[in-house]
Amino acid sequence: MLKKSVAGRRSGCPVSVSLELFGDRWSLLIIRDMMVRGNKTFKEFLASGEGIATNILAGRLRRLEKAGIVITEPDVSDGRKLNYRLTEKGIELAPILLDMLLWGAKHEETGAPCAVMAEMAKSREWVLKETRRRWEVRDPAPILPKFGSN
Amino acid sequence: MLKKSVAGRRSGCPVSVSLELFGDRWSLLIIRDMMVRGNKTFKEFLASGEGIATNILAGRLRRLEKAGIVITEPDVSDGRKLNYRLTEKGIELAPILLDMLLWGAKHEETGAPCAVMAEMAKSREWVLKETRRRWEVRDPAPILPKFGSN
DNA sequence: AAATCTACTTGCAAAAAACAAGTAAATTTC
DNA sequence: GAAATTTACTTGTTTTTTGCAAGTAGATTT
Repeated sequence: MLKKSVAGRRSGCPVSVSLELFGDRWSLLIIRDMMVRGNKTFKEFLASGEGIATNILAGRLRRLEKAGIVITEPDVSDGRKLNYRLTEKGIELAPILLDMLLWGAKHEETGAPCAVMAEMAKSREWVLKETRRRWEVRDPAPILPKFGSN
Repeated sequence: MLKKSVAGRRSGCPVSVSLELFGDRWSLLIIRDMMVRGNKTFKEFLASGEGIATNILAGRLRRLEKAGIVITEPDVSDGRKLNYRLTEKGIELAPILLDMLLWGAKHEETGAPCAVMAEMAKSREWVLKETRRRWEVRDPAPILPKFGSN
């Protein structure tokens, strides 16, 4: 598991605690998929293109659930499906993801179109507000398309 | 290693590319230590309290250096010391770290005093500007104290 | 009732991290 | 100026985590 810690009691600086929770290759990608691509089901996460293994995905979803970042609810129209949804705590990770997106687009070779990125950087507050609005009304339309080759 | 990739050619969305680089338990902590605690040397990183192993620290520093996030320069007054310093690309990770700090302080049990955090959240732009200023003039004074039990 | 689909779990090999010890180069101390 | 110390590592070894393939349980469609 994660780290020896006396039942529920956490300590350390806020950054360290955050990184213990989602400081890995996958957690934030899953959260991004829910936040800006409208992904909801296990299968959609798998097909998201980054190539996460099923056991890792299951593990991460469990961890995020336990941390109160996502919740699960059975799909009303198809009982086989389990829908994952961000909590309030989860949607508040949006600024981190947005900053990461902007940093990556600026400093690394990615498939992201410059014009779109420049626009997002300029209207940071609007993007965050719109992201939250879509989450509130359960708007499944992705706010961002897939970039690059994946 | 990181991931199979044809020499230098990177692909994928900006978030994914960013996470490939610093999506782990340690990289961002090292960067934070440089950014807000004024750490410069190998020894200082080790003593930073999170308990990173020497081989991991060495590996991460090498990776960050290769990515152009930090540079090394020998200490002028003590030739044994090697000073690590953030590059422009590195200091621009400040928004991510700040958002992570604020999120962690708000949602997880940490030792961070509420008053200080509320102040930082309100004056986000000022904090970022001040962080950059200190980097520019090489002000070694930490902008933040250590929180919690570490 | 059979076939299919979704969301997993299990087992195993490979990679990475944690831990302990050792080393080289520069520097301070005697 | 030789010995001891400090800094920044490297090199094993053990433990943990990840990646991959296969299999399974429950709901649904045919």
